[in-house]
Amino acid sequence: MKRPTIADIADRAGVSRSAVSFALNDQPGVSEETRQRVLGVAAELGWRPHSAARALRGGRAGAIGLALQRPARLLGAEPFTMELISGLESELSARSCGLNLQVVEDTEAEIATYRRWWAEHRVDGVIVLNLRDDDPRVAVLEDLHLPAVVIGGPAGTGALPSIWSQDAAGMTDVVEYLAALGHRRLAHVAGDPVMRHIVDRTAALHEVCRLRGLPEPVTVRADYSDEDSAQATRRLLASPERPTAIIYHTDLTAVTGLEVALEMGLSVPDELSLIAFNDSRLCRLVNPKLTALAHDIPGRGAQAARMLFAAIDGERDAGSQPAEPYRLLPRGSTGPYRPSR
Amino acid sequence: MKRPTIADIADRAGVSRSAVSFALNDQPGVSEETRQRVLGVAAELGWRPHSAARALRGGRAGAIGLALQRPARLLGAEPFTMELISGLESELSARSCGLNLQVVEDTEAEIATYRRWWAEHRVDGVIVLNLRDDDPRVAVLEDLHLPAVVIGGPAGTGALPSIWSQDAAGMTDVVEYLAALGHRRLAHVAGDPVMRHIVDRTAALHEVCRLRGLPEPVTVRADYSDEDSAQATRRLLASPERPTAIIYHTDLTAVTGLEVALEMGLSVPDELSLIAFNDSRLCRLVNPKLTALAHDIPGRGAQAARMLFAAIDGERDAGSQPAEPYRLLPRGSTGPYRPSR
DNA sequence: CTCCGTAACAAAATCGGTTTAGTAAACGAC
DNA sequence: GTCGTTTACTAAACCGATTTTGTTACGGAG
Repeated sequence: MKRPTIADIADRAGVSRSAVSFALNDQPGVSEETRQRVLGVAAELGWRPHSAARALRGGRAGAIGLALQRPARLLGAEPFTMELISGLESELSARSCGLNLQVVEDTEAEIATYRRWWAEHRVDGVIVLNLRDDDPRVAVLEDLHLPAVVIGGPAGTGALPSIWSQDAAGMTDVVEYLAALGHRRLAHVAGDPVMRHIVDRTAALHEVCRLRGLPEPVTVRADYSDEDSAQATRRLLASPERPTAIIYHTDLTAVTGLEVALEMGLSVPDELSLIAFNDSRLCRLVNPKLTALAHDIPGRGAQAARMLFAAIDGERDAGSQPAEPYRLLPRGSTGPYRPSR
Repeated sequence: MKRPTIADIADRAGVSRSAVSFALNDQPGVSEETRQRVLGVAAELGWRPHSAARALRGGRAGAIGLALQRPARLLGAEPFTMELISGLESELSARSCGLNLQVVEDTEAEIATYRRWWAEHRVDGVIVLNLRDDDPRVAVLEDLHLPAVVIGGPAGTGALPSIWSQDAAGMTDVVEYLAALGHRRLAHVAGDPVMRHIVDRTAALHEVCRLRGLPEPVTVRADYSDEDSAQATRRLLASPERPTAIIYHTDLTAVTGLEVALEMGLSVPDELSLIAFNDSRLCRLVNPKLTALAHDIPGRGAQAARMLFAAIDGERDAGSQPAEPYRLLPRGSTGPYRPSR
């Protein structure tokens, strides 16, 4: 099967290739009658533009890039990525723009991927995830003038437009909620403190506790692994000043924490309240169900895609936009502190 | 910042553009000395081939396509896709080949995507998931001569190479295992029976039960949703001839089923054994932990990528290959039937 | 009737590579 | 010394679209 080209259409319609191009792209220079004839022939042949040829001349690759910096083992567990992708797609398909995916090992490899994409004209722009403190990716993208939208911020994104999840506000809501339930000793199982959103949440936690006159909260670190988050919870629960509520940075981490707490014979929520950033189906599968901070992740993906298109179309200074705020969904894992003895 | 082209290299090295092309592609026609000089200049300028220009002449798009037919709501929950992608990527990056992702609504849209990718030269080949009975995608891909590898089969893939998970063998293992524990009344919560692997499993279940002299097993259908799988389990447990073991087509479905069983006051595994196709972290997060059939999904992705490259390189009749067989991982959710009263 | 503007199209250049055809010099064989 | 062959390179065609530049023919103004 041979793909039809513009020359084939030109032959059939008895006009020149340029006339065909004008007709197909709604440019002036052809009569209405000829235009209709050309469109008819094109439809009949099932013609579609050769993306490479168009990209070569016009400069647009017709695709955006998403580099995922995740070890293979963990990629599956996190619903976040897939939800984001499905959100991106909803906007991309409307502009018949492709999505280029690349899984990378680390930041260095991610930067190399951006350089390669840029040099090879493979993408018109990229979506950047998990903003870090002093993120080297920002400078590289600015340097390349590769349009980009950062999910994370708002600080530290340089001139790149960004969507920032209101992490400080979310954490504030959580603390207010727990304080209203009577909790005073709070703990926080956080992710990598090089991540911007983790820093923001931690700062907000301490700030609100100070304002409310609560004791200094404890923050411990745990990565995404089972062992690590279990260990973090065990340490917290074994401490002399055991917290009455723990805030987890991830639904996965929180579920693991819940298992640990139940294993240790604590009753949830009477003796310990648990709350998770990032809601997912997982939170509803466990018993008791986990109170969580929910996010419209597909919505954020769509928003990011729209902003990226604006940047690609050359709009200067799209600036930062806040994402929809977190919604606190109280479920069975939180309640007033009511020790049995 | 301007991307360097072959002409820039030619100028600097004082040779023609064709000489540069020969040097860069290890073609004969240039002296070793010139080749080294050209390579040096290219490295110095940081030259990378313009993917569109190369694709236009050479025909290769330098990317493969993956169309995901999943409603947005469920994409996140399933670890399968992401694990597969990370497996694909491990092979793709070695050949510096891109991955084009597209989320589609239904089979019709998926076929339209294949046609578009083909017509626009966007991908060199595709990976097809979730083979169905009498799958219309197979004929379209064969018709387009678009290289493809089907994950699923081995029957019904036409001339397309495929990787088939040994579903019948997996189900046989499960039944043997349950029979050895003394179970006789088995039930099966299955997915859409239009899916090939669901049909294969169901057939194997009935076949093995017949051979072993077990009563006819019950198969009920449930999609991926919470409600549906909960409902399926409830129906099974409420039936007069209540099964003593249930086999679920998905880890998610099984976890939901476990919650329902516990809610209904059944003790697991004494009064009911549960077992899940597709292992994931989820299976280890619940209590009791779920016995599951595990798969090396990233490995299968890598295998699929290798087969697809072979097909793209024009190897005829790569044929079907079995994937690594399922591994049965016994955990706390299965045991001998020991009713308390 | 001539001149100018414009509509409607064709011809050709262009993007950045790859590939074929062509060419000059060097070399070896007889 | 001549002929054929190889080596090392250049020139030019080509891929399929877009875009600029030319070229007619026609219509209206003067």
